[in-house]
Amino acid sequence: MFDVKWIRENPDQFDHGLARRGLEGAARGILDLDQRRRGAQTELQELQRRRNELSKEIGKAKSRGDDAANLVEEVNGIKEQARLLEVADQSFADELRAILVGLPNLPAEDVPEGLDESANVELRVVGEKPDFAFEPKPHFDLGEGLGLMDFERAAKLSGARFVVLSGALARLERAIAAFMLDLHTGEFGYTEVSPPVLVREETAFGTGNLPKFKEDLFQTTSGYYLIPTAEMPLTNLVGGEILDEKSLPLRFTAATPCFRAEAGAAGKDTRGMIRQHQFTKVELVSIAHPEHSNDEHERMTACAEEVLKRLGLPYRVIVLSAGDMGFAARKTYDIEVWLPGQGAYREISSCSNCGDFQARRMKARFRPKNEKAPRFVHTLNGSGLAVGRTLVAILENYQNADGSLTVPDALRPHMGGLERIAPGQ
RNA sequence: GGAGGGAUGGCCGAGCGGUCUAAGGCGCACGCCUGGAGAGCGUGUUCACCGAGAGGUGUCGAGGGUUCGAAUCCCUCUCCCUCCGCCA
Repeated sequence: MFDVKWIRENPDQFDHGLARRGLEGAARGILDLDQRRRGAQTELQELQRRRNELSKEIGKAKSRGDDAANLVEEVNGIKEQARLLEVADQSFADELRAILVGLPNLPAEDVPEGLDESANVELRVVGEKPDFAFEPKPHFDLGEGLGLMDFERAAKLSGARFVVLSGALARLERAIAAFMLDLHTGEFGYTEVSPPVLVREETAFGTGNLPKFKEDLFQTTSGYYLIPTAEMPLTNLVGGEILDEKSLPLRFTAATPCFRAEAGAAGKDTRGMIRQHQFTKVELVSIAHPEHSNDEHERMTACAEEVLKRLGLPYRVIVLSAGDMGFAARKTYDIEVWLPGQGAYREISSCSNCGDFQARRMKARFRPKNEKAPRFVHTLNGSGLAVGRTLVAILENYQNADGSLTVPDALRPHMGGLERIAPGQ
């Protein structure tokens, strides 16, 4: 969400930012509405001032026992005019808001130009790809071979894009989440949170998922939305609050199930666990001081990368082009893990700095020292990491010729010391 | 599901038709005092918008109504809390 005053002062910059995302300029329409709204407002305020003045006089006159009939008459004349202006002001404001809530955040200056993923820029490649003496299998063949990953029964229960894990793989999923949470809380200063996964409409609005992306979300019959990511509850934790500057940055992490309707993804990644309606993810959220959000963004990305380093998974980091970023982001790093079974890098984390875009929507502010007005905080979110895809990556990178799986060292303490997962286990 | 009670500034809390220009407290900021700190004293401090400024308008959960005038009265809605019922 944008500050109209800022658009008024920087209309070209605003339209340029939208253009970088492949959108048409909107400043002209916004400013036209804004001007008309302010005109109505100024006029209305003048009438209200006069009305207040007269009301006071009436009060005084009546307390003196004087007749105030002509004053009352004048006020009544004002009222009808004021009502019309109020309606006009409101309708301009509504129209303006309807436009503003549907516009995405502007890309940061250093974000690469381009309208889609082909313009993303690779920043670094980390880790060694495993060298197999055999043809590496995709994770679904491995999982099904182990007898611990069942898509058919999942379909029986819930349909396509669900999975049932059992035995050592179910435990591996739990171990991965526990390992990540322990790292982020124990070494990186994040506070673990166990948030609701059903949220109100306002919460979904705050992060920018509503009103524009309603079709991506599941909704209950009683009106709750199922969270598509813990970013939603974690970021909204500070919604409507004026924080103490000294409390920043706030860092939250949570492992939650995430629910996505995947409405526009028909036919994409239909096999395996890559794209599911329900998956577990460990999320990182920072509520940062505006002057430090860029540093916080780098730090958060490093926290997510550290997970992959400790798990011994090869990956690369890319910076998304202006047109490939999500709605709320001003800059996004994607971390892509190497999947030998697919022979490709696949997204396993996405770390975004949203600037004050979400903070404005949810009115999350802090009180700066020696300034009278509160300011909006900056919000950042990143996966740290997607647990389901991490399990996929471990299966494919740690597979053995016999179809068994070596448990990465870092996870063994969370697996009761288990070193290998073999078929039938 | 049933029955009640609430929603006021960063926080707590008074107010129940016109001096609300919202008491008081806490917190915070600045100043005085002090060797320094604390205590104490003083001053300031809702937020949003309009305005170059002086200043103005709105804002007491939201929307509507009554009234010359609403935090205060009426209606609708939302949210929170308590008790009962059901229940992991």
